[in-house]
Amino acid sequence: MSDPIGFQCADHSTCMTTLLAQAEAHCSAVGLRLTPVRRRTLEILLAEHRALGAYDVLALLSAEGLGSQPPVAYRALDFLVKAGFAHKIEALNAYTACVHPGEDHTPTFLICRACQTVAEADTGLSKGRLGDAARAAGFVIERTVVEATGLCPDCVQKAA
Amino acid sequence: MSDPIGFQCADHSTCMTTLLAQAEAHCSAVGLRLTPVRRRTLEILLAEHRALGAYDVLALLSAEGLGSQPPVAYRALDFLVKAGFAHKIEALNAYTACVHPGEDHTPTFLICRACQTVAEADTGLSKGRLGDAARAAGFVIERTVVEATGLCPDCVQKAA
DNA sequence: ACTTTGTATGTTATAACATATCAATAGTGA
DNA sequence: TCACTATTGATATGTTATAACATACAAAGT
Repeated sequence: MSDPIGFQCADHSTCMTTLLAQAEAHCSAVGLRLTPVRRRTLEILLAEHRALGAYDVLALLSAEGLGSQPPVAYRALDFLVKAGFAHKIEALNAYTACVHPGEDHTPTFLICRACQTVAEADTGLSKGRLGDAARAAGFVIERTVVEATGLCPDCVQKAA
Repeated sequence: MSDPIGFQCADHSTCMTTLLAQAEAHCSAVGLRLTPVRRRTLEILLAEHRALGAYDVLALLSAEGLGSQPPVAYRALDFLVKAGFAHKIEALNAYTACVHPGEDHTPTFLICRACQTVAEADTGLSKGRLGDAARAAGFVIERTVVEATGLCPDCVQKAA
């Protein structure tokens, strides 16, 4: 990644294809099953650098005959999150594809409130200062949520 | 603050009283109205260093005849959050009293998954590295959510 | 006192997000 | 093939949050 905080990728179609291929490779390597629903769910998330709600995903899946009840979407999303192919954005109760899976990261998200774009950074924040503070207090961190909401570069310009 | 990340306060009853008094003072200073429902909601949150769901709060309010419908709790909680007397914990969809209101902070939370205790730190994290990263990308941060889930010192000991 | 205005509350209904449970099925390894 | 496990399908429900509208009520001006 040349741009650690990318609000755009050079070629999104390539970006998608690559990430999908990586997911497939990882699954067959580790013995996970990227079933049709799961695969399609990942494609749906990859299609946009936005966070989608579970019901948004469900609506798309359902339109393609891939299941119509909430658990279908939640199971697929949970699988992707556990496998490291997607993340949950807690501030939005929504999900987004991971843009650098495999890397052992505790991601940071920059969420644009105007265009809903989500950028994934890896600032090492939780390993650094937060980790230090926690260790000092004797707290053992298992998971971190770091999310910033605001305006992305594009929307800042539009506002001006 | 001697202990920036306090998992306990020396005397919780004093802690509560002080914070309530601060809230009252702030309200009359700024012209906000700490009505019975709002005041009681703050007391409820202050009663424990835990995050409570809106419906937990509602149940307690309701038992005291202070309103029985969801909006009652949500409005009171929204007021407290806006006024800076409480925070929403996004990872839990729950609310907790702010332990150092007035200070201009972008807080960090350490959430124990075993005892549900929430500690509020102010590591300056979002002003530091995260802020730098965002500025570099041209992103304008308006709000940050920094939450770590894991085990607090007490529960680490119990586990061992 | 009386009206105006704005803030807060009450009430009903529903949107949005998430999970429990259990039966049916398909893939996998002995 | 059989047993085992993971996955899917289906139904129902639980949980969190807000929309929409009506009413109460306090502060400020006349």
